[in-house]
Amino acid sequence: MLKLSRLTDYAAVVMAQIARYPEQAHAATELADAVQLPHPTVSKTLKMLVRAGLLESRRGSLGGYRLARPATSITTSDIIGAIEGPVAMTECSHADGDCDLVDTCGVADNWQRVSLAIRTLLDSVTLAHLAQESPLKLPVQLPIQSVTLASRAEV
Amino acid sequence: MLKLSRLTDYAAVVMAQIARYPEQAHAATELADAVQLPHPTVSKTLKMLVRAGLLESRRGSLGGYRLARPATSITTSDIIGAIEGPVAMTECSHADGDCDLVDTCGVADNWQRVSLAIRTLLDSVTLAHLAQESPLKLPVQLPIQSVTLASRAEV
DNA sequence: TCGATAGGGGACTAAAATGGTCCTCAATAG
DNA sequence: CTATTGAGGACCATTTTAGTCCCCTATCGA
Ligand code: SF4
Ligand code: SF4
Repeated sequence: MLKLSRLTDYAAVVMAQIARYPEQAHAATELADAVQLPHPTVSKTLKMLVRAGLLESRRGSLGGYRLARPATSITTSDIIGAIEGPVAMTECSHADGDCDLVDTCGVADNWQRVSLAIRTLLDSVTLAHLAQESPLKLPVQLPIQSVTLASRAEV
Repeated sequence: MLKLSRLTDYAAVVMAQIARYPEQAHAATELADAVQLPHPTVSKTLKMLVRAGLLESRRGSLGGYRLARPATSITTSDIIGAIEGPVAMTECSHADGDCDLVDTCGVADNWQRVSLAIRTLLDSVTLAHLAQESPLKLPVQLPIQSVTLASRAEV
């Protein structure tokens, strides 16, 4: 299904929640409660987000989590990357990829382009966009670049 | 990593291989040999592709597989859909989705739009594109539509 | 009609990824 | 000093994925 892992989804939900009140620090318990998810699980994703540099944490009483950067400069690929690793559709689309077929499969190059296109798209959607609560009607256009695919004239 | 399952990748490789010689029927054994993958596995993916209506099969001697439609009207989402089911980033992005948080998570709507954008992108890449053998540098731009995050589409 | 060739269906297993829990340690405020 | 809150990591159950195998059916041509 080409789908996000559930944890990644949680991460997005939690990040959005934080983004809506960026000034305050949010305790894991509080967040877990707000999004109706088990505390340990939320806690785990929060830790991952911190490690990826998307959140800052503060221990002790009055501690909690807050955004490391403004919501407008955190992208969905950042979030996905924090939980699942870099966005890459095929084995050969990321740095550590190691596929035996890379020389013979004949599609590696093009998959990589597609992968890049998706990454670009996800880069253009920020946490600020995600956190918009209601289905806004305002047509905020995301500039999704055309991505060059190797192609022959016939297209 | 938001990545395709390995079988999906195989499916693409095999489809591309068939697409390069669309006139002949290709036996599973032949294909397995061509792409250097174990025969039973290739066979399995071929069956899935047939069931999804992307390939036609013919039994008996002189039988084999061939494309059910021209390569230009088979898209990458078709292929992904055949193996993994419809492209959907989040649980709530596809028909049978069932997520308890849908009313409270606050990001469902926007994830669905992102998901739609990706689906659109994958729809615009055809098997004919994928099958191009060499990494052509010719910058033929694929018109990937800008997708508006906010516009309430006909989802 | 027979037999060789090729696909169809589906059961089965091994291995890996995922989701979720828990426990102990470290930092911080007051 | 102590209550609070995060860090880190071990651990387990479950699901998903990948891969294999067996037996059946269809088609062709001798
Ligand atoms: S595209 Fe070719 S090389 Fe890249 S992963 Fe799939 S098979 Fe391996
Ligand atoms: S986005 Fe909200 S509703 Fe959709 S799957 Fe994630 S949590 Fe459930």
